[in-house]
Order: sequence, then C-alpha cells, then structure tokens
Amino acid sequence: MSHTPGVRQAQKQKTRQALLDAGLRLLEDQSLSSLGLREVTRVVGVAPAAFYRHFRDMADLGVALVEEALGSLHAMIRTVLAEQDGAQERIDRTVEVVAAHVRAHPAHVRFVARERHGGVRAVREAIGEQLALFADEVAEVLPGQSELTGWSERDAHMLAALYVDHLVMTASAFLEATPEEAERIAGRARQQLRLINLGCRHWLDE
Amino acid sequence: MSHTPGVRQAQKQKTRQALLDAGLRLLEDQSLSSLGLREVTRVVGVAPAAFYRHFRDMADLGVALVEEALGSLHAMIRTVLAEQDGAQERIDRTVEVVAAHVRAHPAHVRFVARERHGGVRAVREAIGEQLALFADEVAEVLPGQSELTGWSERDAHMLAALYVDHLVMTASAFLEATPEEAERIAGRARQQLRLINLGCRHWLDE
DNA sequence: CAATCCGGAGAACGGTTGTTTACTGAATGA
DNA sequence: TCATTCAGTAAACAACCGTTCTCCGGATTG
Repeated sequence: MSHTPGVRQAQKQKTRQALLDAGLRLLEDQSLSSLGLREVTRVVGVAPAAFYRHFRDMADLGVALVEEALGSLHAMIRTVLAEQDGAQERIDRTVEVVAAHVRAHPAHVRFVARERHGGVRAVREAIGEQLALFADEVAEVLPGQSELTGWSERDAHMLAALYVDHLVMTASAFLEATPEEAERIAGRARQQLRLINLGCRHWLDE
Repeated sequence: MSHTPGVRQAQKQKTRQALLDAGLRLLEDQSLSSLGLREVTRVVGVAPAAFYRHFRDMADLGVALVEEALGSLHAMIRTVLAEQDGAQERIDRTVEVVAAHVRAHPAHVRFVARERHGGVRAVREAIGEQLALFADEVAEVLPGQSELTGWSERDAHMLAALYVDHLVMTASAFLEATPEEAERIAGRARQQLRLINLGCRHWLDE
C-alpha cells in the first residue's frame, strides 16, 4: 500500500512546492489569468512539460495556492476571538494579529485580495468558499462574547460576515500602505471595530 | 483653435468608445493584465495598430475605464446621503440604489471590484484614488445627519471609509449572487448598516 | 482649389505561448 | 536481480502576441 515517504514522493513534493512558491512570487505584480506556465517553470528551473506532472493548468495551481494561503488563518483568528478579555483588548489584539500576519505573509495576503474577484472562476470560487467557511467559524465563536447574549443565529452570521469582510479590507489596506501609514490604518481599523462593537451592545434595544 | 465637433473628431471618439466597450466586455471573464491588445481590436473590427491612436497601452485603456466606471457614482450617492428622512429610510434607499446600479452597470462594477487589487499598478492606483476621493465626499456630507452632530472630522472620515468599503463589498456581493440570492444579500447589507448606525448613535457616550 | 493632417489599413518582425510527443534514468517493488 | 514505474527532459508544433513601418484616402484648413 506504500504509504512510506519514499525518496520519489519527497522529491516530487519538493518541486511541486517550488512551483507554488515561484507562482506566488510572480503573482506579486500580475494576476493569475496572465501568469504563464512557462514563466513559472523557468523560475523553478524545470522543463515546461514537467508542470503537467503536478497541475492540470494554471487555475489548478491557483486553487492549491488558495488552500496554502487561507489554511493557516482559521486557527489563528479562532484563538484571538476566544480571548475573554474586554472588548477593547480584543479589538487591539485582533488588529495587531492581522498586521503581524500581513507582515509575515504579504504574498499570500496579496494573492487572496487580488484573486478574490479575479479573472479565474475556479480560484475565485475557492476563495469565496474558504471565506464563507471562515465566516461560519467566526459565527460559531461569537456567542462567547458578553455583548452578544440573546442574539439570533441569523444576526450572528450577519455580524460574522461584516467582521470577515472588514478583516480582508484591513489586511489589503496594510498591504498597500507604507510602513509610516501602517499605524494610521491600524488606528482607523480599531475605531471601526469599536464602532461596530458599540452597535452590538445596543442591538437588542430598538 | 478648432473646438468644433468635426466629423474627424467624432469618428475618432466613436472608435475610442468602441475600444473601451470591447475592453470592458472582454474583462468580464479575465483580468486586465491578461487582456490582449489584439483581442480588443479584433472585437471592434479594427487593425491592431489603430489601438495606438487612442491609448499608449492596455494600462492606459484601463485608467480610462476607471473614470468611466466611477465618474457617475459620485453624484448618485451624494444625493442619496443628503436625503433628510429617518435613518432606516436612508439605509433602505441606499441599498436599493446600490442594487439598481449593479443591475444597470454590472460590467463597470465587476471591473472596479476586480482591478481594485489587480495586477496593473496604474489602474490599481487610479481606483484607489477615486475611492479615496469618494470617501472624502461622503465625509463632507455626513455631518448633515442628526446622529453625527459633534463628531470630529477624523471620526467622520473613519466612518466614511467604512461606508465606502462596505458599499464596494455589497456591490460585488450582488454581482456574484444569483437573482434569488439578491434579496438575502440586500437584507444582510441593511442589517449591517443598521448596526453601524446604531454604533454611531452611541459613539459619543463612552 | 490645393496642401496638409491624421485615423486607420496592412504587412512584416522577433519573440513567447500552451501542449504533445518520444525519450531517459533513477527509485521502486517482486 | 530484473522488470516496472514515473518525474523530469528535449524538441517540435501551430498559434498568438506587441510593436513598427509604410502607405492610403477622406476630412480639414487656408
């Protein structure tokens, strides 16, 4: 049944990862629908035909990148939102974590922001699916916050969607900003989250 | 000084517009950085070289499309926000107007959403610039709302940015949605705006 | 009317693209 | 040990690309 690592499989995964890395790098200043197969293989230093041993086409490589880019996010935000400190502390920490993530993985963030509405259907849909899943997770964790006791599931989902969209917005704002603009972006994001949180506290008053 | 219309100039503007229209159409299922010059001229039925009589390159055509797509928006939202009805009515009307705009100009909306973070720097910056201008306009009109008396200019701008981002989000959500999903999207957008508005009403309490 | 302008045509250029084919040679497994 | 598997190679393919050049013919101008 050969589920041993194997020198063969290891090497294959290695060049596969090299293709993904090269693709991600090239996508920093162009979009997926214009990224050429030969362009990628040239960077890796491999024959064009070798590409087909790993991906059917560029769209296929794209969806692989989606999983790589969004896979790590889930656990992170889950833990951040689960913190039981006050609202202000949670907001500060969230923005902080987002900023750190953008600094650590700028290419991944850029890829997601760019291809979320990009020209390749399969990738667009993969990102949309992942973000929807993401919103579901957030919606599940939200009831743990004191401001949200008594909220309907529907309302929680509405809020979760707003959070996720705002998160993506903030991340891509960090991306396009110079280092000296970063603090201004962060401050604004915090205030916006405060505003939303304020709305939450009075949601059941009307 | 020849500022007469002239048969010459008229025909030139006509094919220029044809190039823009063809480009916009082709951009519905690809992104600008992969759109070919010949592809556009082929649709218009004109020689490839003729392209250069109107645009330096594809990026140039792109920024022209940005102005075409975002130019009409300004006046519209200005009038919507200026309405002095209650908050609920204003929210309903805003979402309604956005939905109508997406239905009327889907290609323009798609273009803006796609190229806002797209692979062509000049176009990306042009859109960012226009949206920032847009936020400025919104920030100027906002103090007319009763909920926002006593707000600092900085806070008004923070809110305006949130509104603009939410608007773009909502518009592109409408775009990707099937007709039967549209009402769900609209309902969610309205609730999100209500939540934000609720936050506004208590912004100066803390 | 004659001179000029200028949007567009047409052909040619060097270069790049995605994909297929037959192949090599090392890891694999009986 | 020997046959098999298979990731990667090398070459060839037709199709397409952006750009440049020269030229045409109708509008414009004086």
